[in-house]
Amino acid sequence: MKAQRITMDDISKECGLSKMTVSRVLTGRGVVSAKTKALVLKACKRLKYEINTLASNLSSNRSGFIGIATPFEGLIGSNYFYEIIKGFQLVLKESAYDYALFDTLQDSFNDGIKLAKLFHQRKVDGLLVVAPHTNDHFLNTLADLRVPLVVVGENQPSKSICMVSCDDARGITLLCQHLISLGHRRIAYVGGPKDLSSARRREEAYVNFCHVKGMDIPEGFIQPGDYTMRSGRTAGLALLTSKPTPTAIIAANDLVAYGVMESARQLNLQIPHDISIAGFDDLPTASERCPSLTTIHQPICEMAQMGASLLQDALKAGLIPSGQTQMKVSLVVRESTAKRN
Amino acid sequence: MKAQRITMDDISKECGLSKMTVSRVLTGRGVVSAKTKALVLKACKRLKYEINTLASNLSSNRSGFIGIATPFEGLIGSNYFYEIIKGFQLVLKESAYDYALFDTLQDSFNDGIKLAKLFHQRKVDGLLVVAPHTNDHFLNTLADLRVPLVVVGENQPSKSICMVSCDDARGITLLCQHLISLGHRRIAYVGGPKDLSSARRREEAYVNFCHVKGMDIPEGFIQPGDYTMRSGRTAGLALLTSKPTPTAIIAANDLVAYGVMESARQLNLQIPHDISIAGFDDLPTASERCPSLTTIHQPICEMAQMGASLLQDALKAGLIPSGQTQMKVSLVVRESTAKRN
DNA sequence: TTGTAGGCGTTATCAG
DNA sequence: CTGATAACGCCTACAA
Repeated sequence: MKAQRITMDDISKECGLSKMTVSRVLTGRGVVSAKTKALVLKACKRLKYEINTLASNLSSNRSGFIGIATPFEGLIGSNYFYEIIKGFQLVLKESAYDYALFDTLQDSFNDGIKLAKLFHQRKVDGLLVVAPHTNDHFLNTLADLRVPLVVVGENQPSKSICMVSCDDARGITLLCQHLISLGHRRIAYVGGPKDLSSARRREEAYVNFCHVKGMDIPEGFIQPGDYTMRSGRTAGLALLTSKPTPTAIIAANDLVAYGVMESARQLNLQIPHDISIAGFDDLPTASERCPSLTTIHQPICEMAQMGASLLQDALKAGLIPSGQTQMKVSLVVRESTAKRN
Repeated sequence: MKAQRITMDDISKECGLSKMTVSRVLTGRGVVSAKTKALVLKACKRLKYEINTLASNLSSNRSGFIGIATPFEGLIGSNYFYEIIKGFQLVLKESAYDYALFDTLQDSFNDGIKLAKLFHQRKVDGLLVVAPHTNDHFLNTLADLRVPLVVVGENQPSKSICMVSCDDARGITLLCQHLISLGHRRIAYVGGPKDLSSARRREEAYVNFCHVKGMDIPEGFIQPGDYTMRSGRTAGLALLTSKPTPTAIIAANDLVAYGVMESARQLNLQIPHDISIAGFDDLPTASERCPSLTTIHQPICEMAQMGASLLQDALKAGLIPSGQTQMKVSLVVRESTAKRN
């Protein structure tokens, strides 16, 4: 009944070698002569041997899993997340790591319950944290636990944590300059979630820019948003139906910008003739819209690759990854912005 | 140096019981007196004991992981996938299972190499396969391996596989009837990827409907698409700039419909005045667009819940899940369709 | 470059 | 209802 699986013992006997030598060949750790190696590999193939990862895990006390932790709500279904995953995969697919997905919004995560489970029970080898909220308490817990960890897509207050993000402030400044150069003076802003550091820095940059240029920010020109299309639509309606009316709107990200565009449509306003609209992210869809969206290009996939590489290197070296990386952003001018008329 | 972790042995000694009894309490398998149980649990809490899943895995020969296998390209970044994950999570979050993500488009997956790894090496307990391509050879391999497996979102040719999908044909028929009742006779169709069973069934339903109604399908009225917005835009441009011009367009899914809407905008056509457009899926964004999209509601999240439940029940019973479930769909009339003018 | 001994922490089996 | 003993299959450390 029990289809007795082939084990390392079988291979070692087949080859007249010790289990240890077989193990060395398979893990790549340690030195083995080319001849022995070939012998072992041939035997594995002949006997259709497959290493039992579970046993290996217990012995080495490592799971071979990288955890990807992310707030599911809103993020998982977005192109942004797709780019991130693509980047991770580019780096990890050649490695022996698989990845497991964890929702940071689950109560148990921030409670530390899930986390403890991950590290003490599952022995997750490392963690890639995507776009954590700044009130995500668990990050500091992890830093304390000295767990290999890289944060991608947000800047973290705790400076001991390794992090890859982009220059949010620079991006918004570029957008402001672009709109100013087109003659706009009444530029409104739709923000992002207050518990994301990126959203806060983007909004600050907008406020700073206006301040430096001596531009007043009329009441109501800063609308709240939450990085979703729906919030953009609500904010857009508010902005475009009250006085003073902006001639340009900067959205904290592309999804919000899409929502603002929908609101303009709803009001029968022409983009960019009646209102200029700009976003932030440069999602693949930004160029597919009509009109296409002026936005800030953020190298999302590259950020993810960088994050995964940093983690992988640290794991290889047995270290905790560290250091803050900020990627460059660039302005992409498309059809949704034009001279103020 | 080595922070000696607490093990089951420590707990058993602390309580003056055997490891086995402790194990029984923790796993819930086997019978233990209430008094003993309380004693053990208290000791675990006091010593901050956490079970070592790796050791447990080796002993029981199960990983406690459910694999989620899906073609990454395009799907992961979509609202559709978000709904699916939401459904899975609703079911699995109370269970002890974690989930690992696997890309079925990786060569190694269909090769069977990755699969073998999953089952012989990682001992993944079960697999939830999201929207597999019909040429995904690996499904039959799995059926042969007698691995617990549920396919969600597509119908599979191999009838021995457990599957949860929706009534695609019925959905398209409902859309056709709706448009006919609005006076449309020149109804065009933009399809989906040929290697998805859903796409094929939807297109067949359209063709069938036209046939039954005695409506000719003019050359070029069936445009290819691939479930992306970009393909919808291309197809829309083609349809709306040639003769005969359709008065209504059915898209194989919502994303394609969005693309068709963009193409109409590009041509300065009013929706629904100049052209009626309908989709399929009823993504959350379908109601947030302007105009909002007439579409077929598919209970995506519920399908995922059903799939996860079927898998979980089968795992609990030690069986291979089986049976085909087809969920009902419904027509959601919104602003993007109107009487032919 | 290869081998030996021992242990990783849990669960299964079977007896009491 | 509880306990003793033996796996589970590999890896670490050290020895040869």
